[in-house]
Amino acid sequence: MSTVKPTRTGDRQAGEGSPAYHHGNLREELVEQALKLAEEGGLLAVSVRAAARLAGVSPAAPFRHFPDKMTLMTAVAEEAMRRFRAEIALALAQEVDDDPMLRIRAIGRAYLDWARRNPTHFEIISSRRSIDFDGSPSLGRENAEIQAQIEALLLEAAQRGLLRCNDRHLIQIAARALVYGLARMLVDGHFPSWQVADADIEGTMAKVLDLFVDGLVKERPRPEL
Amino acid sequence: MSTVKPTRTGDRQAGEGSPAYHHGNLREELVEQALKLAEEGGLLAVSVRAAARLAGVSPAAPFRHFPDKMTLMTAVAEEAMRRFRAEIALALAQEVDDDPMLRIRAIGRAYLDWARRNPTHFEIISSRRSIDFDGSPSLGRENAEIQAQIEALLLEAAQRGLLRCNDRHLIQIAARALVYGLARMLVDGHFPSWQVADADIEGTMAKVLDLFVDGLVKERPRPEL
DNA sequence: CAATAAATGTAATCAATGATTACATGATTG
DNA sequence: CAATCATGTAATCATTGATTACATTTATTG
Repeated sequence: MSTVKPTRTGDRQAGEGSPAYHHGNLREELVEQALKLAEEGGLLAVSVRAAARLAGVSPAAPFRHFPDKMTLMTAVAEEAMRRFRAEIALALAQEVDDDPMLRIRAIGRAYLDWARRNPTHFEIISSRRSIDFDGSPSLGRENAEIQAQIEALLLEAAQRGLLRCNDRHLIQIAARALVYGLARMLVDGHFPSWQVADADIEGTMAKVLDLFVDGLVKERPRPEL
Repeated sequence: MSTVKPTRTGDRQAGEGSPAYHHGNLREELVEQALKLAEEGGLLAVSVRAAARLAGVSPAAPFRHFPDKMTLMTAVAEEAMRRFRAEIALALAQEVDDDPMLRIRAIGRAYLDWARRNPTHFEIISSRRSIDFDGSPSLGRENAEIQAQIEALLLEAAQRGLLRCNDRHLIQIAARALVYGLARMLVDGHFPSWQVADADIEGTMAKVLDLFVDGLVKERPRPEL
């Protein structure tokens, strides 16, 4: 409509000022704009057409790169998961203590922190009915890598005789259920019912995580707090 | 809710064969049909128009009873929550043991069982961004009643010296986070990533719940298992 | 009991969205 | 250069939430 149609495709340098008939990088930009829409307006604000609008292309253009909306959302989830995973890896790398349970706690904190700061992105990677999780090698791999790290830490904890329960797989599911539940309670808006003010959510989550981890270890009470 | 107040529009007995201009009970039937749509086709299958179709009225008719879709979904959530709460109350009434932690475990099992058997209904009462939770006294009341029951049980457990941690409110949030996380993992389709077959989900959830409750109590290991 | 008001339903219509099809344009390459 | 493929547009469709004007049934009341 309003926009001129400069018939030059190239020159899409960093400036990205001049739209051309061929966008040059539409696929990635659609994912980026969808992430922005999610961040700013929640899941309901994410539509194929809105992403196309932001990218400056026609409503039909996205379907050249994604057969349907679910495939686009899967690509969005892949990028979100990449960031999620990177932040967890960073937190683990920054945890100096080598106590495996403390390292697991550090993962949990990073998990919760990311979810709190990126609620809609967390929602996107979590609702595996709205994305093709099984069809995405990247999603499966990154998810498995997080699980593998916790698994290794639990094995080490068991070898050090820290664990009260022998079924490590069960512990792992319980741990995931706890942090997932906390993150979901946040995303789904449950904390107001629990008299937890917004400012206290971070601290409450941390304390709940500590309570849970304490329940896993054998005897030694945690030194601090 | 069984009793229909027959406003005598048109002989809508059990046969319900003769549609009349005035339905007579449209509000409740819309809620019922929406619940059925959710049960059979998931959240995506629930639309105002589909409910109207099933009720045999025009697409605009529902808007005489609900100002918008969210209000309808809130009414749906109220009915689902009523059933959810009733089942939890029943399970608690049927738990003979008076050990407060076992009674809490019974609530958790009923919670998980209902969510497993009614995943979309659970999703509806859980996603408080898609319903007007704060605007519904019924939703708030029933939710608060469940919390109050657990609170009382935790108080009793504390008085009996069963609890390892003094902060009961924190324990309560942790407990809710755990069962909510498990239920959400189920609803959101996470269990396949955990090598938990569908048939094992019920047992896995029960074991995770036990693991968590065991982590809360002071010393006494559970007798069974 | 009839007139009138209120409640409740319908028809028509609108805007937004996901999706498809036919066509246009630009890029790639033999 | 010309053929071919990738990538964009325009036009269109069905579905959905929502609104408005109108119709019909029920309730109220003089």
